[in-house]
Amino acid sequence: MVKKIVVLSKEIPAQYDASQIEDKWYSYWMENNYFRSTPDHRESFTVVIPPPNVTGVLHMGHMLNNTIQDVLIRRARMQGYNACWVPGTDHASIATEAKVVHRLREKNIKKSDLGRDEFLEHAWEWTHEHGGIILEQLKKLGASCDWDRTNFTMNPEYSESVIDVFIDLFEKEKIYRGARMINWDPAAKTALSDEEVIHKEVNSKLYHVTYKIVGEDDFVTIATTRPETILGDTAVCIHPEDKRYMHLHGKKVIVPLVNREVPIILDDYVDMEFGTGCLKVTPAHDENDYNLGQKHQLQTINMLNEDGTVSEEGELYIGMDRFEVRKQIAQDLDEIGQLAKTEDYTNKVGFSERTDAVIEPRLSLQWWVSMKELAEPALKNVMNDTVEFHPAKFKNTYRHWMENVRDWCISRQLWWGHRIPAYYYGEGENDFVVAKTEEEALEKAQKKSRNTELSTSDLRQDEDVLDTWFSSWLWPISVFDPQFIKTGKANKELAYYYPTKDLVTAPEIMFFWVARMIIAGYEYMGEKPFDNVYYTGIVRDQKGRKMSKSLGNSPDPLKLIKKYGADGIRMGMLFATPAGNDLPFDEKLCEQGRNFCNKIWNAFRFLTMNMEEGVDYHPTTEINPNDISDRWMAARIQETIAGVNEDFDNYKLNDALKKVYSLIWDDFCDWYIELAKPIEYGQNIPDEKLNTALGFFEQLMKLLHPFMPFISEEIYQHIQERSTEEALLISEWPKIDDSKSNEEDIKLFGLLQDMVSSLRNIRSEVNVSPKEKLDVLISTKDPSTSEAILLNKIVLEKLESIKSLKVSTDIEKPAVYSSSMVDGNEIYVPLEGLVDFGKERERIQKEIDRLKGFLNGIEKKLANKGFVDNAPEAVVKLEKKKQSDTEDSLAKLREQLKDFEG
RNA sequence: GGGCGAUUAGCUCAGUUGGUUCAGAGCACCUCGUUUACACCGAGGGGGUCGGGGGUUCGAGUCCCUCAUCGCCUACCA
Repeated sequence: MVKKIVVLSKEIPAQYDASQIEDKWYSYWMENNYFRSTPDHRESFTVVIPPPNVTGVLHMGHMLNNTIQDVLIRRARMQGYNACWVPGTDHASIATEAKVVHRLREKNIKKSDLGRDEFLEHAWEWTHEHGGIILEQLKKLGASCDWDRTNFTMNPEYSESVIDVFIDLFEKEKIYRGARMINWDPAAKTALSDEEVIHKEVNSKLYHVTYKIVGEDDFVTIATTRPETILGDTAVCIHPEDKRYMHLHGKKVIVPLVNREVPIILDDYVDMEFGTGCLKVTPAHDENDYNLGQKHQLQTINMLNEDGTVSEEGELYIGMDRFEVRKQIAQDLDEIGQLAKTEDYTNKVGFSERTDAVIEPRLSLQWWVSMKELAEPALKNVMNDTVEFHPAKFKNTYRHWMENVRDWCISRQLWWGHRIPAYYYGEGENDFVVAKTEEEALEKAQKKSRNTELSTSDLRQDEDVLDTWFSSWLWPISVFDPQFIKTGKANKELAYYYPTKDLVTAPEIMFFWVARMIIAGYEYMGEKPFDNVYYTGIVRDQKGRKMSKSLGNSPDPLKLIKKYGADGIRMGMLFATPAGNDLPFDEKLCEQGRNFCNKIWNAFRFLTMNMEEGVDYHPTTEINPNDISDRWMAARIQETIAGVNEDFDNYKLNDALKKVYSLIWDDFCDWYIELAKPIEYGQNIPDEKLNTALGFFEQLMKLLHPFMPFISEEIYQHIQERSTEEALLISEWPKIDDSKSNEEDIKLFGLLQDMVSSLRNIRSEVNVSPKEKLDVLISTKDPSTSEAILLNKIVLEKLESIKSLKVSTDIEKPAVYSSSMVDGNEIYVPLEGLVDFGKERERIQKEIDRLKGFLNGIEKKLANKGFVDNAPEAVVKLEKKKQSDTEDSLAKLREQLKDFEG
């Protein structure tokens, strides 16, 4: 146990030193195991972290995302839930492998020089070296994860569950192996899923190429954006009803340069309106062409190598890069007179999400998950809000995708990842088995091939690994029970923590991850993986660009923390981002957060400065029933608790924070503390009042804690002596106490506040120094208001420097005065020699004009038969009251105006 | 090409089923200010015909249509 260093003294520094205090409390929380969760009798509240790349470093997106998770989990913990936040990292197949390859290249080692095992050794080395740095960084942010549960998608147990799922789905015939057109990344030399391809609009050219008709002196013109694929052409296609080309039916054309004779085929797939209405067909390098090829039984020429250079099959330009060939072939076509024209053209081109290489559609044998059936429950249960999306607008995007879901390509031609548990024993398309171990595989292979002679040396395991998301879709299950897929029986942990409560993630990975977790949840648990999904926005710089490493426009989070404190940054980020909205990041936000820390700190410091030696102070919820400011503050706190709870229910964290911010800064600091100050200089706040103030402060710190955990804990620990185990982090979230709610007091205090503001306004307009004492006369609209003001006149006297105060319904106006109207009550301040009649007239006239306009609107409404007949009675009644109130005020103002005309 | 969403003060955003002073908040801005915490502060103040146009209604920031601009998703127009 850590000894808490908490000393109440007048030596507290005026500036709050965040970094020292934050480290202190984080260690304290850790050493007391306050983040640890184990199943017990309480209701669980589980959050699983979206696992960052194991070798990644913290960026602003993580900061935002994890702050939100921490806010949710901290509040839940205080509410008495068994809060469990599971941290961990993702092996991020492509990204990590790319980094390792890059690192090896720096040492002049090529991946291909190393064997698989040796390469993996390097990858693991890298992982152990850099792995988890990001998690350490999260601690600086205050993340209250149960670190004992730190997981990794390539841990042995976790990996086993991934393989188990593969085998299970294969056996259910939900996974199949097949040749299909896939997205090929020539930089990473691997297949990608559709989601890993980003379509971008690019300026390119549309080349019009002529193909000679065999045996005739005629030709057809074909438009293409990828002339290099001419090398792979095996047909030309026209619409069967295209009148322009009727004469070509059944003929052949010669592919330019390679001089191959290919047929002209007919298919209504062709759009007669586009280009020349004539299409070249390259079955190996375009999905549609592939379909045409299948349909018309065309030859397939695979004219590209893995790295995007032209293959032997291409015949020409062998070994040249596809983009070089594009330029060259255009030139060569031109030379032989077969390039009719070139025009500028914008089209969308697919880029690899990871390497940014231009994707080539390529025919290849890959592993697939058939998605249609699996997706059904996942679609239904989001649409019916069993899984709630915040904000709900993302349901639309989700539905659109899920309704058009396509099969998921899960094999990657990489080494870093979960190796596909398929074993080949022959050359035939179906000469393979899927099994967890080699022994099992052998057994299955012998059976399937009916060849008992087969030995393990005849088996070759598939070289490919699985898509990273094929492992992370199990995250909410496998972090608790990696055996579950195999046993089908949930252990105590999984049974207790699943389904999790909230998932906090970016909309960008809605399909990569969120949708697939929901799919896996229903497929394996028969239940949703989480109740709510909170979508964060993207953190952008001031030019609106996404913050990214490559642009170098992202501030270093750790430096920010050092400069503004984790609390400051948390507050700054949360303040500006409702769920689903992007965060236009600006250091100003952090400044605001830091300033808020300082404000809180100084408010607290001020209270301690009022403490006397030898007196025991205890925060109390007792209030002085005769003290309007006590009653008001207590009521405002109640109001805020209710509001904050509601905001949390609606996942409006920024609104909740704003309410707490305003309660602390505006209500508590600007009004409550100001009123608590004794009138006479040199005196301290009375002990009882101080205890009440401390009691309020404690409540405020509880409300603040989820958002700004460090400073709130620091003050909580200072506010009174605490036992070693006592911590704000595990204290009870404020409960609503109806006996303290009081709308009347809030209204009355509001009136007094408005009066104080009015007096200050008068001072400011007339230029009277705050030091100068004023005579104040208040003509109230009714006796009960007079009574209430007189009873609580201390508020006015303390906050405004007042010489004398008269309050009554029947006030004799002074000869010369400045005035103000507050809720139908008139305030007069006699200011002999100071009042500028012209200005005063102007002011009153302006107010009269405003009210006249207002009244005019009301009268119009009330004169409208349609309104009086149709509007609800209450609305009409209110309108009438507004009318009479406004008329009263106007009468008073007109009278005042007369006073200044004389 | 199709779909979804947005457009409110200089900036970031609230604004619940149309109806209380509904045109708001924070930041920024302007003026004044060192009064028992805090200038990382206090007091006061200015600022928007709610993207344009039309419509429904007694009444529209709120509902409908249309146009414009922006964003996101999606698609087999070479």
